[in-house]
Amino acid sequence: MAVQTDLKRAGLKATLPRLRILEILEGSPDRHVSAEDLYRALLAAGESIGIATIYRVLTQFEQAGLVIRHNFDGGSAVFELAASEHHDHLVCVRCGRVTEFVDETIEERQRMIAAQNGFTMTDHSLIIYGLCPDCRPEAD
Amino acid sequence: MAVQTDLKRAGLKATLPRLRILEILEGSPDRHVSAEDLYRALLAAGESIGIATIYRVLTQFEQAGLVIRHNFDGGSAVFELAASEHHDHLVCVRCGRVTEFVDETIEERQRMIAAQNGFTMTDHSLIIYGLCPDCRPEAD
DNA sequence: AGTGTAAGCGAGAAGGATTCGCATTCGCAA
DNA sequence: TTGCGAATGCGAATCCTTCTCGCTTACACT
Repeated sequence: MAVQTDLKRAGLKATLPRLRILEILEGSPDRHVSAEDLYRALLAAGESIGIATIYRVLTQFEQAGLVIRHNFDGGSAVFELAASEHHDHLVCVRCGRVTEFVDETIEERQRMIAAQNGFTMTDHSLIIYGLCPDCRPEAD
Repeated sequence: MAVQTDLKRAGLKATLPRLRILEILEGSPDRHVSAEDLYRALLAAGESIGIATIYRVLTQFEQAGLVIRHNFDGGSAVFELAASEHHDHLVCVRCGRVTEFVDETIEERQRMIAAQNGFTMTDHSLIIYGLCPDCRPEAD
């Protein structure tokens, strides 16, 4: 149960909602979940929690660097644990499946482009939308 | 007045709201405007228009390929004329300023990554967030 | 030019996602 | 244990966007 320690280290009180949310994030089959997903999962687990708390906690987690928020096209934000290395995303426009990837060449070009334009880069977001192997038209 | 022709060619009736919105998009100093921006501009110009119409028209324009919709972080969508070449964006997190850029190396890597993962790429979105030269901390 | 008709419009209501306000409850240090 | 400030839960509020519906308009056909 390093979960509690994680919270303390991040300077957050180890409250029940925070523990539960962190547990779900760690145990979830998909790394990318929405506030609504978490809410439903917690209700299903018999917890009594408000959706507002979920949003509050996720925002705190984000500020503490525990999770990363993504705004994929169309609708609600999704969150993932920040544990892993930086990476970008491939999103299936049909089934919503998310695949992660890293490409150092792209990272490097981005840094260069920011510099060339006089920008101090604070963050970046690269999302490739398309059809995943399962949703792709049979034609091949 | 190629504006009217543009609409006809796109298969859209040349109605007053559509003409006005297209004119503003073409004449706007910033290429990236929100529905709200357009609404305010039209009201200021003495037009009587509803915000719902703006959204409707923008969605039609998007479907007709006349404009492109972007979802930059934090809030509302912005639209830009699709006239120009494909490009990606640098967004200042402080003043909101948007700069465009093109990098063929990145484009190429993206195609490669999609292919490697078995994705049929339909679209992609690369946004670099940071501080623009004007908003950057003086330290340099 | 006159006109019928489907498409388009404006206004306000509705909807989804997220945040706020506040009384109550809880974590944790003393 | 006890006390206090931080955190929670609930419902209301807000923001952005879309829907509904009665009225108007563009445009093909006289």
